[in-house]
Amino acid sequence: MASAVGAAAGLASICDSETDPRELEAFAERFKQRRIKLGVTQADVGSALANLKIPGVGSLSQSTICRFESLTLSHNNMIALKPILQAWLEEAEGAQREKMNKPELFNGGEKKRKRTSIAAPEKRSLEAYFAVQPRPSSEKIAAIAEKLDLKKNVVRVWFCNQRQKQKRMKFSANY
DNA sequence: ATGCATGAGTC
DNA sequence: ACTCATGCATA
Repeated sequence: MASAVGAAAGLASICDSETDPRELEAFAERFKQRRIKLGVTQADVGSALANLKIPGVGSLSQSTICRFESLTLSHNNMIALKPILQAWLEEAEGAQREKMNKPELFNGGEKKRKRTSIAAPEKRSLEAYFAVQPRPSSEKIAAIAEKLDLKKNVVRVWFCNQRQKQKRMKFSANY
């Protein structure tokens, strides 16, 4: 059997639509549309996932659902979450007349995490450093931290998050 | 919607 | 120490 056609003919089996960015984008858009039509919030979807009883699948946060819808997750992450959210969507649409209440239990006085806020000037400096060297050494990070008067760990995490952003399907740029 | 952070897994 | 998936807190 002469394999003259070679790889050119075998695209069907290798390029499955499940990993196609355009398919993911289309799904994310449909998902959001239908979710809204169901009158369900992103947070609701996240907690409702636990009710699906899919092995190894628990709840997710509003943040993650939001990021899925806006494609601000990595390609792999999108692919992993798609079947789960698709399952939820079908389940929810099937039981559209059903009403599920999820009363939350409250705890008094839990320790709140504080969110560091990096000021604009420092942020601009960090971006400048990042443009030159996205992966500074530990020492370089320490130097940058000292110059900008920030905690070394804050700077380290900032670089990690910055690299992670570059790997998202879509970057957050306003046009 | 997004910024800074955590924790598990990896190299 | 990094990547990756994920989330609390907040704009």
